[in-house]
Amino acid sequence: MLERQPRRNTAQKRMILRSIEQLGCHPTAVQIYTAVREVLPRTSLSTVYRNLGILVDQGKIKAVKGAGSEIHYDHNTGAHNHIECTVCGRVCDVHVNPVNIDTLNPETVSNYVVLEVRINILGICPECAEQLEKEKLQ
Amino acid sequence: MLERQPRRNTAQKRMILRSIEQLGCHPTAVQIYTAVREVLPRTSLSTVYRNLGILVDQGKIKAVKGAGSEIHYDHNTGAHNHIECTVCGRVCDVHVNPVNIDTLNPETVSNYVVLEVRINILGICPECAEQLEKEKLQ
DNA sequence: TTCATAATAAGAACTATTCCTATTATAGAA
DNA sequence: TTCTATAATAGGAATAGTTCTTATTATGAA
Repeated sequence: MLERQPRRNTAQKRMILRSIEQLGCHPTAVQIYTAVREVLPRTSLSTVYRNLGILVDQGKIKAVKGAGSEIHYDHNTGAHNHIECTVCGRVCDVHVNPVNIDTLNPETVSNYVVLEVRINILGICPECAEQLEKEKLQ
Repeated sequence: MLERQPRRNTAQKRMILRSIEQLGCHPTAVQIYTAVREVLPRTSLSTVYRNLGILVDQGKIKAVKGAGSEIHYDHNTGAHNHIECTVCGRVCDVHVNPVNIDTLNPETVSNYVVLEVRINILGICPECAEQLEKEKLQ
């Protein structure tokens, strides 16, 4: 959490952050790795993972877990919610009314100290819904 | 999803389901494995995983993903929400008002076909909060 | 320009889960 | 009850995603 080490500004770190911003819809480590390697072809997957960890620690990106086993990375660090396509697995931002933590009754939340309320919507994205419709007609 | 094969009623399968019910707070596969082995000491982890998959397919239990990397298993198959302790990792049921899918505006959910809305609360359970308080005083 | 060391590439190690296969034991038939 | 086909098992190998290790490279302060 606390930041003390000097951090060098490397080409890989810059490209990793830029890729997350440009890819949109919360890419996975491998998707970021693939994008970064188009510009810096010798970049290793471990460098991607290490920098993703640093960027999360610095609060510059957020790690998002979906229904699948991969971690997705999000450059929007504000409070917001996610929608995930159960067919293609993509994770995107979605704007439903957030739950205000202060309105939660301590007893209904089992006397926990509430830190965060996450709303995750599962559904089928328009592209996958269209594709499924086509397949059904055949 | 659809069930056609005959299913044998084995001691392992019965103990796995009973362990999930008795352990409470959504145990992981290894926690279930440990509990089952106290009664059936030769049970293997692959048997636990295979039966968990069958029980999920049959709709008898639900798989729940938390902030950690392990999958948790829940014998409450109705619609409800979860609260997770960020210190000890335990996942439990919690009763906050569920979001009614029909009230979601198609545009706000990016024109997805919405299947499910999951609310996950992250916090610190009373036991861990107390422990942290003790450590602070030392 | 030099130099200490942060960051890197490459791949080994790790963790949770799934898959494979010879063996065991369930449940329907005799 | 005994027999038998095969579903389910134990044990361990394989896999996927992530983290760790180490020799090498390159950043940035002096």
